[in-house]
Amino acid sequence: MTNNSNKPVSAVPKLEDVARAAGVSTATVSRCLNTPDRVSRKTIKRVMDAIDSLGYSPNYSARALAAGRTNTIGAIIPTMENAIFARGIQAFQEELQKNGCTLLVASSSYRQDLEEEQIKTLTARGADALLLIGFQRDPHLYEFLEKRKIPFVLTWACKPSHEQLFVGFDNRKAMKELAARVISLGHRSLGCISAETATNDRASERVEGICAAMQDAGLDPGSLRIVETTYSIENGEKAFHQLLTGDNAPTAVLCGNDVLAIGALRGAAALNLRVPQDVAITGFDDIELASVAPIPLTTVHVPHRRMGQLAARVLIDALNDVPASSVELPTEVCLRKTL
Amino acid sequence: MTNNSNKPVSAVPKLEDVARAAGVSTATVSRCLNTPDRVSRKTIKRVMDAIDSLGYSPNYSARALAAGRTNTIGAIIPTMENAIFARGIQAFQEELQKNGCTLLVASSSYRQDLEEEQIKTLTARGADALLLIGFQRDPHLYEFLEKRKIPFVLTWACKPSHEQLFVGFDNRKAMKELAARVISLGHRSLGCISAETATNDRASERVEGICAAMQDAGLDPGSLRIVETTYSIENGEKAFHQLLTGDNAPTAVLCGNDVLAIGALRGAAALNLRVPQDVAITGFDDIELASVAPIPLTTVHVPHRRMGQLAARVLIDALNDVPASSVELPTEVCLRKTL
DNA sequence: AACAAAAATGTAAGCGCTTACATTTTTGTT
DNA sequence: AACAAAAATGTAAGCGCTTACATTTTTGTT
Repeated sequence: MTNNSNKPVSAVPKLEDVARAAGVSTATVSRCLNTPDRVSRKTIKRVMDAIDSLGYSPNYSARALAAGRTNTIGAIIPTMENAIFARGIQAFQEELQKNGCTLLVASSSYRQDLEEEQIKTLTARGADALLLIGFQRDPHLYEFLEKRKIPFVLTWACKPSHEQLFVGFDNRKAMKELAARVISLGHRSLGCISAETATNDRASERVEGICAAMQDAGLDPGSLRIVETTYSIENGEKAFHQLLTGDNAPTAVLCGNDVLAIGALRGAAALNLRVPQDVAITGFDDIELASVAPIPLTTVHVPHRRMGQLAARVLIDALNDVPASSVELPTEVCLRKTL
Repeated sequence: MTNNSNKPVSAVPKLEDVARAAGVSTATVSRCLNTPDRVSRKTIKRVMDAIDSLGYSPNYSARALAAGRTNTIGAIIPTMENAIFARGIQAFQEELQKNGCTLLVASSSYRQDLEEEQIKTLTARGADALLLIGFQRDPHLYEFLEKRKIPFVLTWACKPSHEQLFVGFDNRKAMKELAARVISLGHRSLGCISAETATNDRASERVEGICAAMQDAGLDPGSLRIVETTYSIENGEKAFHQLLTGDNAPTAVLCGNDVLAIGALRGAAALNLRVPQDVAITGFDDIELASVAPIPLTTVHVPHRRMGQLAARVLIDALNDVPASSVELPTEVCLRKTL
């Protein structure tokens, strides 16, 4: 056979080339790479020298196909533009890297249909395991993952009663604690700016937390004025304006996250309202923006980095058949100047 | 052969199962998936029905091995925690997704040795192409990528004279324009807080830009006081303190990015200095933080999203042998309140 | 020194696709 | 209706690894 393809003369070396150069079988080269303790020192040295001099590096597609494992883990998040996800995913990726795994990323833009598509895509691409945000999704997706035996971890939320593996925090409890604080300061008329609750369980749990705190304080949860919007400073400002210029404006506005709260803060300035004297504002997440805002934001601190790191560990354990268990991370109310 | 492995009875269906169910050859199924215009309508329908009813999805490792293409593109960035990279990468990923490609992410923590390792890892994992930040790296890495014929695009910087493909902006020019503005306002004593310039060409080009503006204005570039640190609000604050409490403190401090500038702003507050009356401060990047800072930050706007999107397109073109060309994106000085 | 057990190595099949080439079927032209 | 060209389909090799099983070599014991 002549050089039939347009393959360059100095083609990428493969395992077979290493084997030939080192004078061993391909099996031995493979073992040097994967289970070196089953190869003699002398052979390892010879093989490693051959690898170095040829500049060999294994083809992971072939490896994945043969071994049935890609050492690749997928993460599907709403968007990397939200600092909390960027942070958590950065920590997740660092931890994976330490364990020889690579991260595959996809984003769903907070849309369930896109998330489903991504789950299918990433598993087809051979993701050994998956990081997902929240619990809320079509049950058949859980069946799909279980049938395929693909471990997954749910993050940014927690449901101790469910059997699914999670590394998260209790959105309801965290927000309830903050709301109780707000109420204890005398606020009776509450408003809330939230992300769309229908498809975002973190958002709906936070709203529930507010209602629970009102209930406990003898206030009617039905009196909570809620505006739903999507996460952005601008939308936060608009929603705030809507809330404060309507009938009996609230004296405190609890926001679903810090970005919305920053928008609310801007809205207050536009309406010439003093914060917190005229209106109290709170956030959620404790991103960098929060402490740097014109008026440092009262918010809930969430350990995003730690969550990402632990999620990686849990997944790696699961892949190595080490029994992994869910973890609920603590959150903390951060009192600053807007309450 | 009995059911020798511990493989479940309902194993994941493969292409062969689809072929059998549809009564066609495996080649035809493959063609339905990859080049449907070479298959008759009737057959496509039959095959698609089989795919649906079996819940088949192709194994990408096998596909990649057979086709010699993974449809996976790698990005190696310093860190996702910096909003500018998170933004750019989000746009990059969205554009890839539209074109059927998946994103593989690795981070280098601003370290060249780690970046090199990641380049090796991602290419071994079969990344068809790579997005890299800046131009500065060991030349043998460029040789490596060229030898392997892996297209790559350099971003967040530009060097029209070089042959390498880039989608970026001129850091030097952008910063020079801002510095000229600062000088035109009467500032003669300048300070600068920069990232480490030795291994970060974006940082060193920005410093060069300041020097060039000073030169043009008849100021001695040697008089520029420079503090190098790593990107964080806290380090920005420290560096600012160091600059302002030293001998002949500058009247204007140009920061290498917005995060450092926010730190400087905080440092000014701590020293009871009014901004801009006592000291002017500028940033770079125009991240969300900039306009929301206690005193809205004068900075340089960089089109991060557009950069990410165009980088994806350029890479996809290169992969399809469409001749792709570099693009220099414009930046814009954003005058707000700190100058 | 002889032997059994353990360690190291080799042989070759198989992972699930794609695609060059061969063959069959359909379409269009006269 | 007969034929050539075009379209559709099939056959089977091959992508670059891993790993079960077989064989050879080394180690340790008496």
